[in-house]
Amino acid sequence: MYIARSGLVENVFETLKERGFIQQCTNADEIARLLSGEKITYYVGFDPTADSFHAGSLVPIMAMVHLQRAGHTPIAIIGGGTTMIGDPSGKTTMRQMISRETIESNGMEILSQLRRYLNFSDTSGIFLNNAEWLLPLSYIEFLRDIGRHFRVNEMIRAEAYRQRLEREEGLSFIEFNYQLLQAYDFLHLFRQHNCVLQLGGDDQWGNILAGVDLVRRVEGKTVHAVTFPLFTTASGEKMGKTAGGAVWLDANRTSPYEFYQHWVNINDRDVQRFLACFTLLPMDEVVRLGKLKSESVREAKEVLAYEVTKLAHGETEAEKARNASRAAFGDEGADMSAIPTTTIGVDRLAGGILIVDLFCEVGLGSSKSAVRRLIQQGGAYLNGEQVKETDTIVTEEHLDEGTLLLRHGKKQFHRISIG
RNA sequence: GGGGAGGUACUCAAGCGGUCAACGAGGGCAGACUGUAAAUCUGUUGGCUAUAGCCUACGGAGGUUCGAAUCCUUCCCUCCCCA
Repeated sequence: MYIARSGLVENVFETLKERGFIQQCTNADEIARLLSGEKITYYVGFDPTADSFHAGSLVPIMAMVHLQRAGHTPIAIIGGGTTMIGDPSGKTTMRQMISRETIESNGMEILSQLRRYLNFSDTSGIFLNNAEWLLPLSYIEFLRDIGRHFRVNEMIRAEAYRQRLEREEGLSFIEFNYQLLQAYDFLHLFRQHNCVLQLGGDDQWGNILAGVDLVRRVEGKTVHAVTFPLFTTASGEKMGKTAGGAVWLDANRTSPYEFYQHWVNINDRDVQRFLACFTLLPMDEVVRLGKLKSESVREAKEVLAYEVTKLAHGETEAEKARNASRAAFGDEGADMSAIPTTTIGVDRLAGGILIVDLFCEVGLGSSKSAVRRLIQQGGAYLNGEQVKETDTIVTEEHLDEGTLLLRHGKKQFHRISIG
């Protein structure tokens, strides 16, 4: 069912290319040769700006998975040092500074999520925090040893900085230094772990190349860079900002059911691309599913959602999410238990609960006004029945086999069970 | 250091003494159409109670006024030009 391990696959680089992981890279032929030869060490940096990854982080993670399966050694570094600076690439405004403690605790959470995808035991994978070597740096020494290799003319010509320089917010010196630090990371990892390849999002191209240049200047050696395409969807751009919009890998933030729903609901045009990138299904299966048209596209989306959820949350959770989704969207009698559920006391129900309050309480509405609006627009449902009046009171008479099913619009379900 | 321009809701962006909870666009949400898709059309988009109303909001703090996002003072922040 899964792609064959290294050996059967002619070349991981081909695999990555075929699955749409490669946006830009330094000399492709050399990288292909490098990856098909002896085992190498590669690295990807992650920002510990939150205590969980979100869906977008799966691109680099899956790329790392493919490389590790091919026998190469991953280094995942969290930018404990660099995050204290804040990368301006692709950002329109300066990022908020984050405290060291937060960065560290975020880092731990992120590592535990990474472990679900990658093996960090023994020597098969390495997890590092660049705070370890960045924080002790001496400013003067750093300027003399590293800073002198950077030409400001070159830097400000880079797209990443130019945008900010043209915008009103400008660019602070601390942000301008970010690139030097990331480049230094690469140099450090090359020296300590013989790391010869850095991968990252395409917005990191400039930063990664800075590292490649630095290694060449200082060590006289050639190392490589690969960037991933930035998976942009209609809402992708502002994903980081809106609280409700992000899809997290942390089950407490985004339940497996909601996670599954996110993947089932993607755009038709994204199906094949996503299957290739976010699942480990063999490519011929990916292509087959990608060819499905009209209604049967849903089948492909189900497979996608199931596979991605399985990787993130395990097989059991994935199955529960799939069952719950089928149950919620048609298939009568299937298991609804994975649908987000809130338990309330019998006595509360006996007293009657205003439907508006109930929706708010379970998170199906941000405020009472919002729920009233929803009801007025005909988007609120109780046990499949449209709620017509904003002052409807829910009592035990509404119980259907001991539970209540609330619905917001077409897709958001929430179950109430009595405890 | 000198001079100039600005800081408005999720974002961009109008408003420049009352009719402003604040035009418009994007985004979000809902409805119709569908395939839990896209596109399109419609409605909606501060909170609380409600046919009315009340409260909180236009960088922060004061002030003028019957009344301010709009005027004054001051503080903070940003950008541009000159040095």
